[in-house]
Amino acid sequence: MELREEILVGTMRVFNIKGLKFTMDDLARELGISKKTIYTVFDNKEDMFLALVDYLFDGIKEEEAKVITDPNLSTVDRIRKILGVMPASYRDLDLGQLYLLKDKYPKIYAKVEERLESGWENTISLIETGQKEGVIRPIHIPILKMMLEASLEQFFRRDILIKNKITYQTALDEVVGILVDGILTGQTH
Amino acid sequence: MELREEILVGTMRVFNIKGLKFTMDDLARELGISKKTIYTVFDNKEDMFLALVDYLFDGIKEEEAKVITDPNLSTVDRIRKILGVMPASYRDLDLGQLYLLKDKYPKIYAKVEERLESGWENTISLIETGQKEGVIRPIHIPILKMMLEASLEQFFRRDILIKNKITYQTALDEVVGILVDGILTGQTH
DNA sequence: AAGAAACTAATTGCACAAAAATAGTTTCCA
DNA sequence: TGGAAACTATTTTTGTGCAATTAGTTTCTT
Repeated sequence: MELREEILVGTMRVFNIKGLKFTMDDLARELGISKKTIYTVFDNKEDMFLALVDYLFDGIKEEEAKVITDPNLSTVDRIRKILGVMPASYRDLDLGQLYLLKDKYPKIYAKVEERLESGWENTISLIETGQKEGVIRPIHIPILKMMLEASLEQFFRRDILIKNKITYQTALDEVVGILVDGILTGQTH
Repeated sequence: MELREEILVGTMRVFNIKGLKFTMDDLARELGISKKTIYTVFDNKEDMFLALVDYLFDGIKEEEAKVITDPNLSTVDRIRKILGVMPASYRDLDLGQLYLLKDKYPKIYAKVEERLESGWENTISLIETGQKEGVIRPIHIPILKMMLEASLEQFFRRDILIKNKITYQTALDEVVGILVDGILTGQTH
């Protein structure tokens, strides 16, 4: 793995441990390299953060592309899978936490918002396809979107999963399952 | 309406206008009575708040009882209706806002938490009945609970409804619709 | 009995300064 | 070339005194 990517992955780790208040010294220590080396790759902390956001979302887009182009899947299967792609990446980095950067790093916040928003384009067009095919009910897509996003947030904010001894993957599958079955028309059963 | 109830209802109004930082002077002005009169009914602000929480949740319990005892409803119909009862009361008072009282009024916060938690007893036992009847899938109930609660929070936190020109009732119906259909077994279709 | 208004003790918000932490640079060394 | 550590300018945090606000009480009035 190239240095640039190692730094980004290390940033995720240190972000998940220390929260958004990690220092560049923390990161250097975590990576076992000196700050000097970090600054040979990135001009400053903000640029590094921005690169991290792109890195994360590019990974998501890649996974989505796989789902969309897989010829063996029906539209409903595609929706079921694609609804799990972005949430799965939450395991690497709690994107919701990035919202807390609003004040200190408005640029990063804006980028996260923009990419979270545009990240739904593929999903939305899949759902619209499903609606045209008649397999998906005519629901308000923003509400569905909100339900998924809100549920994910809760996984991290509260300790529901721990309390109920449910793994993240199980919970995610169940949420997606409920949502997908909830938007199907009867005819597929 | 008796004085006690008038004060509680007035507190809701003033709470919704001024937020949780309303003063007792605000409340007295809103009610058109003097603080003295308020203090003849309640010993202090905290007690009044606690009484308000009980008042609200007792109202919810009452509505729930109607749904549960209605002999004309199937279990699924009951679930569909009961899932709308608590959310409907959010229109009177944003219970989510009460969470912000955590620091200043920990007692009230604890009471809200406790009643929000125990407020699910009826719903949970209905869902369990549905599962025994075989009309509801064997899902993790805490996850369903979390999905509904998280969605409601979002209605207030973000301006999704306004942006998409959806009324609260429409959105609520849609959320409940998706959740209920999402937990049904196939056999009811 | 209840409202209006004044009153007080306590709490809160705020300005501002001192102290601590940190981003980014530089020096030295292997 | 890159790590360790020292360094500095800036930012963030913390503490404090002062002014404003407010919960709860009291007094006076109708």
